[in-house]
Amino acid sequence: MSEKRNAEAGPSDYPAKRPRTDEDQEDIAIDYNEEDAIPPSPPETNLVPRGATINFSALTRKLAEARRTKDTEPSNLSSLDLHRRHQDSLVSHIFMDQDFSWLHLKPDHASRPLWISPEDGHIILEAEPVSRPAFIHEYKLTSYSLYAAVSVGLQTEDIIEVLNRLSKVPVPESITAFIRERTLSYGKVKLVLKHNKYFVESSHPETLQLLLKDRVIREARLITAQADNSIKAATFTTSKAPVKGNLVIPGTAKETDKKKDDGKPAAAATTDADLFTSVVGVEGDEIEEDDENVHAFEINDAKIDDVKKRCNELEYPMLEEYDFRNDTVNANLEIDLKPATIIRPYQETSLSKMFGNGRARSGIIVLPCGAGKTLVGITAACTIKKSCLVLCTSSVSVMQWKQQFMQWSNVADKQIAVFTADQKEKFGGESGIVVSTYSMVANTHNRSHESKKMMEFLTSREWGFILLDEVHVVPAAMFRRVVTTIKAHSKLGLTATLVREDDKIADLNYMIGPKLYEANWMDLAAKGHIANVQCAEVWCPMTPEFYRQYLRIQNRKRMLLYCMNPNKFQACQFLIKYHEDRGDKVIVFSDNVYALEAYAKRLGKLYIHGGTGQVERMRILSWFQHSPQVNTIFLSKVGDTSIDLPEATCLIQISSHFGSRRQEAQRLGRILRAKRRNDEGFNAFFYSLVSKDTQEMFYSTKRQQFLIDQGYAFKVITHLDGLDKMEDLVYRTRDEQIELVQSVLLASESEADLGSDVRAGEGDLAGTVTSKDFGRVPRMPGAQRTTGSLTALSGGAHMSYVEQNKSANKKLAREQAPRHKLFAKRDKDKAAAKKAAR
DNA sequence: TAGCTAGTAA
DNA sequence: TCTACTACTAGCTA
Repeated sequence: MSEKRNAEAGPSDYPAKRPRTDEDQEDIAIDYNEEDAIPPSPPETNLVPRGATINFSALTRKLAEARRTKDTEPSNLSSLDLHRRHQDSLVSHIFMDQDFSWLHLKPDHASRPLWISPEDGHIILEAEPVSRPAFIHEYKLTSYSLYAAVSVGLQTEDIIEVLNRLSKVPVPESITAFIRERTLSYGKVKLVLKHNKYFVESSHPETLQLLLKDRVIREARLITAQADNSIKAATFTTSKAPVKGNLVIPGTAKETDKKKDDGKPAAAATTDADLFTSVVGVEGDEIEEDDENVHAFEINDAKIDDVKKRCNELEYPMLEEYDFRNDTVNANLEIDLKPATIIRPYQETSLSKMFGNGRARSGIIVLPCGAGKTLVGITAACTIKKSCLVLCTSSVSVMQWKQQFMQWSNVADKQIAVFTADQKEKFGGESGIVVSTYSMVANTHNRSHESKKMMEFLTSREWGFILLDEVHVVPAAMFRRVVTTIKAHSKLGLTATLVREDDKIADLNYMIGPKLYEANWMDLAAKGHIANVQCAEVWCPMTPEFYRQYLRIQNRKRMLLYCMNPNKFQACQFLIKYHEDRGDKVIVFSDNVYALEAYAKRLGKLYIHGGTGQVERMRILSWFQHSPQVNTIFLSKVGDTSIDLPEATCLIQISSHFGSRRQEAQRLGRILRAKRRNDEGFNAFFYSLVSKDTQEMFYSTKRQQFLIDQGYAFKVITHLDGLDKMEDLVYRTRDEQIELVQSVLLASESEADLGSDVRAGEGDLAGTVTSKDFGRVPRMPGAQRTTGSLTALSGGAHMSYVEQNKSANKKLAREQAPRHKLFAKRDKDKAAAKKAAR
C-alpha cells in the first residue's frame, strides 16, 4: 500500500561516512579515544527503546533540545551523545523540522503502531524488532502507492479506515483529502486491446472527454472512418464480463476447495499483505462491476507510451486488465502445471494479487533471487493459457526459462520456441510460447533477414501475456519500446531489485503497471525459503605506502590502489581460508578485472571474467560445484547476471566500485539459494571488504541501502582475529607491500595507455591460473582443507565486532566536498518524491 | 571465429 | 546537470 523504506537509522550510518560540517569533525576528534570503550554490539537507534511507543511530543521536544545544546556546547559530548545527536538529525529529517506536538495522541495510542505526518504523508511504523536493524520503519503515501493499492482492489474508504484504526493520532484531514483526491480517479480508465487495436476505455464518458482535452491524448486518438468528432460517434459499447467466478490458480494447495474460501487469506501465507487485507477484509468483496456499458476510443499504438505517461500525469493512471477467460478471439494454449508442482504460499499470494478479480492485472512482482520468480511467471502463464512471450536479458537465461517451462509445466515441446541470434524458432499451431531477449526484440537496425521475419511473426499477433524478466531493465531507452511493439493483453514484470540509480524506475508504473506484490526478504528467510545471511563490512586500513599514493594520485587510478590494498588482500585470504575450512563454497566478487586477476593469481584460485570463454566457464563452474578441491572462485561482474551459480554459501566482495544497490542485492542473491542447511541454524555469509578512509566507504554505504531496506543488518568488522597468526599470509613484509604498490602504479599507468583493452594479455599472463593449467598440472591449488564442523561454528565467533570506528582521517574528510554527490542524489530523490506527493 | 557496433549499468 | 568511464552483453557480418 505504501512504498517502504527504512528510517535512515541503523548500523549503516556511521558518522565517519556521512558528510560532516567542520564542527562535527571537531567532535569526532575529541571523541576519538572514547570510541574503543563502546561495547561490541551493533548500534541501535535511540529513538525508541525496544517495545516502547513513540512519544510524539517528547520526541519533538527532544529535538528542539538537541538543537539548542548543539548551539551552546558543541564540543563537550560523549560518544553516546554524539550518536544520539546523529539519530536526532535523522529524526529531524523525518519530521522535516516540523513540530507536531500539537497533535493529540489517541487514549489507546500505545496499542496503535502508526503515526502519519499531516504535512507530507510520511508514515512511521513502529514495528516489532524481529531482526531488523531499526525499530522504526518509514513509509510514504504517494500517488504510486495509492495507485498500487487501488489496483489490487482496495478502496478509498478502506485505506482511510485502516490508517485510522492503526494510527496513534487521528488521521490528519490533509491526508484523508489527499487519499480521496488521488484514489478517486484511479481505476476509472483502462487500456484495452481488442482485435490488435488499443482502446482507452471507461464507464464514465465524462472521464474520456476530460482526457481528450489533453493535447497528447487527443493527437494519439485514431478516429474511425465514419466518425465525426464527437466522442459519441467513436464510442462503442460493450457489456462487461461477469465478475470473478471460480478462477483457480494452478499449483495452489487449495486448488480443490477454493470456492468458498476465496475471501479468507490462507493461514499459511500470513505476509504483511495478508495482514493488511485481513484487517480490511476486502479481498472477498471485490469492486462491484457495474453492468453499464463502457465507452472507449481507439488510440494509435505507436503513441501508447505517451498516452499512458500522460494519463499518469493527469492522475488517471490506466489500468490494464485482461479478461482472458472470456477471450474467444485468441486461441487457447494447452498448458498446465505438472500435477506434482506445488507453489509456495508467498508465490500464491503474489499471484492472487495479479488474478484477484478473475482477470489478469498487469503489474510487477518483486521476489528475491532464489525465491522462485520463474515459477511465479510460469504459473501465471498456466493460468492465462494464451500465447505468451517471455523476455530476458541474456541468452543464457533464455535457455533457462525454456528449461524451466519444460520442467514445471506440461507444455508440448513444439509449443515452446526460442528466439535468439542462434536459434529462430516458431511454435506450431495457433498458440504457443516464445522465449527471447530484450535486445532481440528491441533491436531496430541491422536486422538479419531471418530476424526480420521472426519479428513480423511476433508483432503481427496478439499475445495474451508478456513476461518481463528482470523488469528493472525495461525503462532503458531502447528496451522500453518492447512494451509497445509487442501487443499483449497483460504484462507481468519480475525482478528481485526494483531499483535503478537513475530516476527511470517510476516509469514502470505506467509502462507495466503497479507493483502488485513485494516479498519481504527477512520473512522469507525466517520461513526458510531463502538463506539466512550474515552481512558484514570488513574495514581494512590502508597501508602507509598505499595511502600515501592514494592521497597523491588523481581520481580514477585511486580505485586500483584501494582494491589492491595489502590489508584487504590479507583479509580476503584469511576469510577464504576460514570459510573453506568450515566447508563453505566461497565466491569472491571483484568489479575490477585487474584486481580480480591479481587476487586470483596470488591466492591460487580460479577466476571467470567477461573474457573467459563459454567452455572455460562451464569447466570452472562444474569444478566449483562438484570438486571438493575447488572451493573458491573469483568472479568479475559476469557473475552478477548471466551465470547460473551453484550453491555458494559465502560471498566476499573485494571491489565494488560505485554505489549500485542493485548489484549489491543481486550478489547477495547468489547465496540465498543456499538454504539447505537452514534448519540447523545455518547462515550464509556476505562480506564486503572496504579500504578504510577511502572513497569506497561512501559507495559502500550507498550500496547497502537496498539490503538495509530489506532488513539486513551490516556488522562492521575492524579486526579479524587470528589473521596475524595465519601461515602463508600474503604481503606480510613491508618490502612485498612496496613491491605491490609499485606494480599497481605501473599497471595503472599502462592501463591508462592501453585503454580498456585488458584482454590483450589474457591467456599469456605469467602465472595466470585458469583451468588450462589444471589440465596439465593435476595439483589443485589451495587444496589443503580440513572439514570443519558446521554446527559448532556460528561464524562470528572468531571475529570481534566493533560498533563504530570514527578514526576518520581528517585530511581526507576535508578533501571531500561537504555534501557528497551521493547525498545530492538522495536530496534530489527526496525532492522528487515530495513533488510527486503534491 | 574474430571483429564490429550498439546497448546497459553506474 | 551532464558526462565520463569500464565491463559486459547481444547481434550481425565476413
